[in-house]
Amino acid sequence: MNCKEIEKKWQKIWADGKYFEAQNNSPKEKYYILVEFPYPSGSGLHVGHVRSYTALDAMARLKRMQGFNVLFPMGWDAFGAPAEQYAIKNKIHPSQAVQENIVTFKSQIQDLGMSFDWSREFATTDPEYYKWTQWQFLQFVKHDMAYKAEKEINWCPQCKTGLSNEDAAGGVCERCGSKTTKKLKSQWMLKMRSYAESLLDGLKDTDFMDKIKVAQINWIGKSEGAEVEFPIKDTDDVLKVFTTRADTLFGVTFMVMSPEHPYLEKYQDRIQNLESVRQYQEEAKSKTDIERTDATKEKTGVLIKGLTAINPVNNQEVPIWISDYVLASYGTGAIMAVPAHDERDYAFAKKFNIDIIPVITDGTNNLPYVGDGEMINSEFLNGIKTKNEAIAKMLKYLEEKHIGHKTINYRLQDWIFSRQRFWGEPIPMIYCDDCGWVPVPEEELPVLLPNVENYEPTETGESPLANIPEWVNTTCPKCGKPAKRETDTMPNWAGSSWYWLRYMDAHNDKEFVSQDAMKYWGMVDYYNGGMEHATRHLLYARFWHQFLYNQGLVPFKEPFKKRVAHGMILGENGEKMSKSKGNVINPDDMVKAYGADALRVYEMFIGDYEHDASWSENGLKGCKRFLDRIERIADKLIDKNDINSNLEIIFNQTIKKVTDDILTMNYNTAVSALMILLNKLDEQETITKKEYRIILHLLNPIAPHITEELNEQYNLGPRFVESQWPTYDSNKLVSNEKEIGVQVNGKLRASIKVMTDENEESIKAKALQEENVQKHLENKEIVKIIIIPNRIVNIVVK
RNA sequence: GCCUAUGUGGCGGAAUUGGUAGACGCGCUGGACUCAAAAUCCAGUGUUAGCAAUAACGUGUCGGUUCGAGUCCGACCAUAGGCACCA
Repeated sequence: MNCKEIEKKWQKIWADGKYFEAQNNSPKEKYYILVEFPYPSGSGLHVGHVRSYTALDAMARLKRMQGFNVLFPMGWDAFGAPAEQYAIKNKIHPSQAVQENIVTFKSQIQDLGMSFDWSREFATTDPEYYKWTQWQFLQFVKHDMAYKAEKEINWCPQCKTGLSNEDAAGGVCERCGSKTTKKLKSQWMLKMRSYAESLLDGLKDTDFMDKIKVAQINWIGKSEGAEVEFPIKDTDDVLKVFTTRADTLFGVTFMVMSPEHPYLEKYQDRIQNLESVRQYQEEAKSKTDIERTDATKEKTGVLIKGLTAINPVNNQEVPIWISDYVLASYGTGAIMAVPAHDERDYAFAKKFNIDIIPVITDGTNNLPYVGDGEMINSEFLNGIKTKNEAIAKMLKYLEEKHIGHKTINYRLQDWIFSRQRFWGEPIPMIYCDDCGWVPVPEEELPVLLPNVENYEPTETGESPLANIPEWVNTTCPKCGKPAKRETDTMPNWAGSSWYWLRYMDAHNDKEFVSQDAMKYWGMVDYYNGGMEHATRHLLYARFWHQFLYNQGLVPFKEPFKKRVAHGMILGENGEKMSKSKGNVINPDDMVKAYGADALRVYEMFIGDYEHDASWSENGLKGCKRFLDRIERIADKLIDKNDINSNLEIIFNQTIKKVTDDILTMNYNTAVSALMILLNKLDEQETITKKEYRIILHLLNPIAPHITEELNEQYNLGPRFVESQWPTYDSNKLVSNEKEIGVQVNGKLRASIKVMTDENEESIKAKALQEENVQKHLENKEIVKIIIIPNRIVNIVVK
């Protein structure tokens, strides 16, 4: 069989017949299957894409045959740095490079026979799409969810751009890998932190994989504790601190402010050693996040002379230090230090010879950092035996005296939404000297990216757009005076924060999606993507969606019902595929050599879908062999249209197994079940048309071309794309005769054939008759005989 | 350090949720076809002993529960991923 020819043939039939175009407002039940849309990079499709696309494609094809109206769309996440880099180098507009890459990607995907609904295709870089991304940004502005802040941001000196905490995780630029530094810059921010609780809470409405939920929960980093106010001596101010251990307040022997704490400015006149404090601040600033947050490094700090705090529970004076182990971005940017019961405070106290007062004892001389013990040196807490009780009592005291209160902190930060890049959605805001920041009127959207020749970032770190006066200079929509456009663009995450909604109504030019379409399609039923997006993309998308929900713009709170993540495909040597390691497999080559169907079957058979798997060309050859045997077995075809009675059970079992396995993403065992069925058919002298059609039908979601072709060639029935998925008879899943094991004292000694409904006496007799069983019963006394119907017999002897 | 996974032949991986461990595929060995090779087909393939029947051992390690443990419980080891000076 000429794979290439028949693949092209069927791909054309499917496209011409519009078989995969989902209908809005269909009376059928809907099912929405989504795979993350790719960034169309210059290096083309990866075999990893083939794995996840095939998996969800098989599910989509099966669901359609079960009568669902399936939405299975595809598009392009096409803003991003690589296209911009390419543009800088080659002096062409990034949209041109993107366009070329999309053409390549699309044809590669189509060569694999994916059943995407191409009628809904779009790219995030299409003005018709980013118009609505901008419009939604304006909704954030309108509802006071966006603000501009002069903030110290993560700065990549290489890319000359600000980065979100997410993009600069670990103090390293995600894009280029260089060390990031800090820079003050006025940035658009989205108030994501205010959604922290809602994002946690919303997880209840989803069915994400556990590890994804856990990753999100960790990222949000909820921590319950108390805010306590320490008055600063001889001022009206208080130093606020956050603590989860209010029970240890009597053990406070010093306070620590982060180097960025505002009091260091406010009270600079009172600080007697201002010079050394300033010097310490400078040092902290020049350190990268990695250097600053290295928990193993020795503690550093400077005592602030002239500022003293007062412990509100016992009115004792407490010295204040400045140290970079306290982070400005978490809690209040200052802490109360209890060296007796906190390892970090302990290390600091030891280094600078500060008092250590134990307030919890476990009866030994050790200092318990966590866990319970009896309270000591703590006045009204003394004698309390558990931490929870002591915290509760202290909280009550703090609230009564108005010196503190219960509070919750989140690690999650607001979303830095500005990027100093060209190739992103322009932020639709205009700055007027008189009116301040004014949104671009909605009817003027989209704010288009201009056509220019130079995409170099500016030396000052402004976006390349700042170099284009005719674009920057405009008039204020409010007062009409000359004004300037915002030159920053949106982050790459913006376009992917609502794209699944657009698929529901991709060509709407009146609104971002019609309410009717959203009501019909509802939540995404199955959303597949990489584990690397378990926190960032998935949190941004859920935040964005929840915001739209709160404005009444979408009819449901959570966007995705189920989220699954595929494992990576590693090189043949078990390492991640990369050009430098020379272990990259190009899917095109594999399609050419073995056909699209063989590649699809192989990638489903390669192992557990969620786990990484190493590529093996021999494994692929094995799957090709399997398909060849499927084709060759037609030699045994006879013109009968029933199922041989001795095959009824295995056919029913296989229908059930393949159906269940594809819908629960156990593709490897679905393929193996089909291989078992084929082996069984191969043992037969002849096979009937019906039998042949069923095995082809079951294989069709995974290997769609060859199965359609053979079905047509042997005239077995209508096209699978027009057929109902086979069903099984649940009364015919087990045969009435079964072979079960016979154990003596738990060790297998024989096996016997029994009927499913055979009575225990008869089974017992059969078991005892076995020669090898008898041998092991010699000179032993039978204590009891355990019979588990259709499973096992175990004879217990002494 | 904390959290979450995972650990089964030479390899990728199965195992009806406590019931015949190693399905299926790869690889390997032997055979058939062929002048030969490829392709294909047949047989074998956890380890050790044995011609064999069979026996002992065997799911990271050590212990436990049970008639019976890959599966449950406890402790530990290893690998991968996430978080991490988060107060």
